[in-house]
Amino acid sequence: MSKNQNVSDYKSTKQRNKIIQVLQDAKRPLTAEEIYLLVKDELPSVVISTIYRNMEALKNIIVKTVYNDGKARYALTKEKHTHNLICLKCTKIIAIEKCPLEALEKNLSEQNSFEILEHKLEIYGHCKDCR
Amino acid sequence: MSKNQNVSDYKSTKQRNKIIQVLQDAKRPLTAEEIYLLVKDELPSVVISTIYRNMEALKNIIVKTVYNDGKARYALTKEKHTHNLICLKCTKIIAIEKCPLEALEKNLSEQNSFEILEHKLEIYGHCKDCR
DNA sequence: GATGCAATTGCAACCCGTTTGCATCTAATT
DNA sequence: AATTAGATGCAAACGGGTTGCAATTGCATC
Repeated sequence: MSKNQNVSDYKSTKQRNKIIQVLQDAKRPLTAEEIYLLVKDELPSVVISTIYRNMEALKNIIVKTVYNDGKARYALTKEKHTHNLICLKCTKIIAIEKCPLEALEKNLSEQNSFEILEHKLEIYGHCKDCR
Repeated sequence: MSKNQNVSDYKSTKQRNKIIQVLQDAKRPLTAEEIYLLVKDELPSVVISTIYRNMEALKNIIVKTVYNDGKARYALTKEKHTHNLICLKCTKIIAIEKCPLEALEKNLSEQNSFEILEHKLEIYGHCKDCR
């Protein structure tokens, strides 16, 4: 049994460790397939359902966001969460470090009697190179 | 041929007209299936692919947003766009009329040399009744 | 009103991201 | 080393959305 009830008794497997490493190295949220391909470089026998099952198993430390293309992106939860500028031409993704909503959440929450737990913001447009 | 190249030569069909009416009456963005069921009340022979094809045909006047449940929601483009507070317990959706990003877009755009065309913001949490 | 024709629809099959059942394997404890 | 619950690989299934095709319909022209 684990000493820490939050960590639970999940096992440490090569697949899981590599998945976490891939997400740590990622500069932007990744799709399941992107994670799969990166993990496969090192563990060729991995299958994509292992990725999906780990996204579920690790959900406490992962944020999932479904983009308008219908594919989910996964990223490790960080102290400072980020949002993305997504280029509609080249699909480049640029992270914005400062969350523009931070300052507004309190008001929004009070005005609507709504307890805000999380939010999803993506901004679409054209990047410098594609304008 | 049409007199107006923007309006294009789309035909006015009962299905299309009813779809638009359903969206006009809607108080929140609807899924394809919700639209389908509402249209079906009046036009029982309609099929769901007709809904999807019309979402594509009408894309100039419709905003599509994929939520984290993997389903797209559709709403008519209005002068003032809205965002939603989405309750994670009862799935109630509360519209916020004032877009909290309006004021911030200009800065964001300049700081990142990014031409902002649209954005997607959804806020998740617990509504008054579910807290 | 009849004709021509492209847009639209209904239907069924398909696509693709994601999930699941099951047998096997493996990490972690004894 | 034996035990066993959790994890993995594999293949099949699921579900939202898309597409090919033949039949229908809106609409411009006669």
